[in-house]
Amino acid sequence: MRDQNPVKDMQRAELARRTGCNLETVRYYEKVGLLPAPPRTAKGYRRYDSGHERRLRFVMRARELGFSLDEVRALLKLVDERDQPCAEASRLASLHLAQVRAKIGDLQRMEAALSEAIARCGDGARPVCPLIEALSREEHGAEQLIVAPDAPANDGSGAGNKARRLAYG
Amino acid sequence: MRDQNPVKDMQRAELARRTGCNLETVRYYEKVGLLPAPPRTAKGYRRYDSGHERRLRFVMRARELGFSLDEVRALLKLVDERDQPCAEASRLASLHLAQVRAKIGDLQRMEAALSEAIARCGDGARPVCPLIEALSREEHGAEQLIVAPDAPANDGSGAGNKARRLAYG
DNA sequence: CCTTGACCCTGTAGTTACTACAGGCCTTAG
DNA sequence: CTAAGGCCTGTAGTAACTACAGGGTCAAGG
Repeated sequence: MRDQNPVKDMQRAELARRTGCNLETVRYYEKVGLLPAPPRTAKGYRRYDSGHERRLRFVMRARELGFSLDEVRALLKLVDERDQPCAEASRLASLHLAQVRAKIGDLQRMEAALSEAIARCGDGARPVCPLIEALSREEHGAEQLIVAPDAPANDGSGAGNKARRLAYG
Repeated sequence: MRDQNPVKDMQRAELARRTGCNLETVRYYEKVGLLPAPPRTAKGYRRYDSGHERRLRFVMRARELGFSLDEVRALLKLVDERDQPCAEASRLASLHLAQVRAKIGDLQRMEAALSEAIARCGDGARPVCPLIEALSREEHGAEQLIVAPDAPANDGSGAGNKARRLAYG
């Protein structure tokens, strides 16, 4: 049951439907080189087969694991070149895992700061909102709560600091 | 020590330096309405004072907590309109907190799937890479591992599913 | 035969939150 | 007087899509 229903000559809509991928995204992935350009009919219609479907599913799964398109490209290259890709794949995934863990840490610091601030608001009947005050304070802002303990709050360079942004999505 | 060094008539570079904000970002925040347009000199140069600095710091702290610019705008409106903002601020923060927690959950599922896959690679000397195989499998892809247990993997609509994307940054 | 609707094609513009120029004016120190 | 540094504007670039507009193609029904 490798290919439970091997299909030749699908159109884009069917490929999208079968994979759950957005229709436009299929074309986008072709444009940016993640999907090979499929053959065309005489009138220029794309014709996909199950090879394309497999490729697209690979890309989608890697995306679901949070790999960037550049990282997915690197993984696909490993798939295609296929000489002992395991060490390199493991390295790429480990790098990515480190980024995922860093983001989790950042978000957990945000979570702690937010839930503390919300707790201080209580039932919301305060005349002066502690949440807004926390954001307004001059001396010790939210950054004291959420910046990683070993990272200096401000290196003075002004531009280009916060290489790892704390604000996601 | 509210305003440890109240300053009038700074230029953009000084405001940026004092707050750690990127120079261009200051102008950007003005353009999108997060900072009020400051008065100008005869030659059109912006002149900021400590009120602008306070405002900018507020925005920066809210961003560090992961609030979107729209959310920051809503918080600023509460600051400005100031009639019992506590309940509303608390509501906004709670909504945001829920999003943060959802992202943490997503990232933790990614983390689990990634570390499991990496572990299966071992020392990377496998001839067939389990990581790449996991991404290539037809039947049970990574989505089985990382999609929330109560969320259907594919609702069949094709477009517009995965309202909450699993891939961040 | 014609029409209707569902596809298909291309290219472009929108999204978020910035960041980085290019091209030109202004100010100040040497 | 000139060179270096500020400032101004507007635009274009980033990631990863998403959504049109404007037009062509194709199969089925009347």
